[in-house]
Amino acid sequence: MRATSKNAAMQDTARQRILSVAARLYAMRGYQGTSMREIAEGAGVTKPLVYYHFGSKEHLFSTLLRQAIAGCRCAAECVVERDAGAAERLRDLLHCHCELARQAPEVVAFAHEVLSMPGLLPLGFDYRAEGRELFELYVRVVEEGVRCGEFRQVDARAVAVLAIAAVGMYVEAVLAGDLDGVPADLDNTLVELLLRGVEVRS
Amino acid sequence: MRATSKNAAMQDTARQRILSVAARLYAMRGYQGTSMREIAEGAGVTKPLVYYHFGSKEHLFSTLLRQAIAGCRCAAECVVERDAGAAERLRDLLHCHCELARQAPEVVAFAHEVLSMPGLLPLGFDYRAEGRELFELYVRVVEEGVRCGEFRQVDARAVAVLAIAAVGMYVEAVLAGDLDGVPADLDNTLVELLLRGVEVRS
DNA sequence: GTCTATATTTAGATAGAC
DNA sequence: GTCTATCTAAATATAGAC
Repeated sequence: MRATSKNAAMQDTARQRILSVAARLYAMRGYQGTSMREIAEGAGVTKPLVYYHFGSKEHLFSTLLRQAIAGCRCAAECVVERDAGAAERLRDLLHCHCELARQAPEVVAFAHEVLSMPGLLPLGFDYRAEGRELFELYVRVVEEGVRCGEFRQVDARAVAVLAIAAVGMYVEAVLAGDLDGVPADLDNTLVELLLRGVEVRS
Repeated sequence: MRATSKNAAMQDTARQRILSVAARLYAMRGYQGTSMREIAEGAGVTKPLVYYHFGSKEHLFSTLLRQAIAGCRCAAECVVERDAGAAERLRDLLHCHCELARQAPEVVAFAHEVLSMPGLLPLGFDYRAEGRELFELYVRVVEEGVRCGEFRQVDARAVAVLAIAAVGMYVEAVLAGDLDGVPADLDNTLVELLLRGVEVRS
C-alpha cells in the first residue's frame, strides 16, 4: 500500500487523524465554524503539519467534500442501477443513505451541508453541481416509478427534495446524538412515510 | 411609535437596515460565515455603529434568532389552536411556514439553521430549546390526528422531522433563488406528499 | 447616532530547523 | 514528517471626536 520501506504499523496515522477529526468538526460546525487550530489540536498535531499534508484549509475541506459526495453517489448508484421496482429502489436508496449516515455521519453530513447552505462556500470548485447529480439520482428513480405506473402522478423533483431533506435531518440527529429524543427506527418511518406519499392507492 | 420628536420619516433606518442585512447574510452564509464588516458595508454604515446598536456579534445574531423562532412559533400557534381537523391543521401549518418562507425567508432560514447544525453555535443562550418547542407544535398536531383516527398509527416525531425538513429545504430553495430549477408550487406538492403519508387509506 | 482611528485576538499560512 | 517561531490579514471590539 505504501512505497516507503519503514515499519508500517502507524504509517500515515497523523494524516488519517487529521482527516478524521476535520471531517467530524466540519460536519458538526461547518466550514467557517471550524479553524485549522481546532483541527490540529483535535488530531494531536501542530498546525504546520496540517498544512504540510493538505496545503490549505480550502483544499482540506474540498478533499473531504469530494470524497463525501462521491461516497454518497457511489452507494446510491449501486442501488439505482439494480433491477427492481421503483418503490423498492427508492426504499433502498433512502435506507442506504441512512445506513451510510450511521456508519460515517460526517460523510453524509458533508454532502448535505452542500445542499443546505443557500450561499456558496468560498471554495474553488463547483461542489453544487456534484451535489446536484446526487439529487438527480433520486429524481430519476421517482420518474421511472411514475412512468411505469408504480407511483402516482407526482412531481419527481419535489419527492427528491423531501427525500434528501429527510436523510439530512436523519444524519443531523445522528451527529448531534439526538437519537434518544427521536424515534429509534426513524429511518424506517421516514421511508414508509415517503413511500406512502407517492404510491398509488389500492 | 417613537418617543423622540424628530421628523420620523427615516427614523431608525440605519438600525433597521443593519437588522435586515444581517438577517439576510446570516441566513445565507451562517453565523460564522458572516462578518461584522460585511454587515456594516451591506447596511451602508460603519462597524462602530453596528456595535453601538447591538453591542456584539453574538447579541445581534441572537436578537435576530429569537425573533425568527418567535415569528415561526407565533404563526404556527395561530394555526394549531384553530378548531379544525388534524389534516387541515397540519396542511395549514406547513403552508403558513412556506408562506412565511416566501415573505421573510431569513426568518424561517434562521429558525432552521438552529435545528440543522449538529454542533451548538457559541451563543449565550439555549436556542435549541426554543426551536424544540416549534418542533413540538408539529408533534402535537400529528399526535392528535392519530388519537382521533384521522391519521394512521404513525410516529408523530418522525412526521414532524420530515415536515420541518421539508420546510427547511423549501426556504433554502427560496433563498438560493432556486425556485426555477424546482417546481413552482413545491410547497403544495410537499404538503400533499406528507398528508398522503399519514392519512388512513380509504 | 455616527464617524475616524485603533486596540486586540485569532485565523490562515510560511520559514526553516531537525 | 514534524516541530518552533513567526508573518500577515482579517475579525471582533473599543476610544473618543463630532
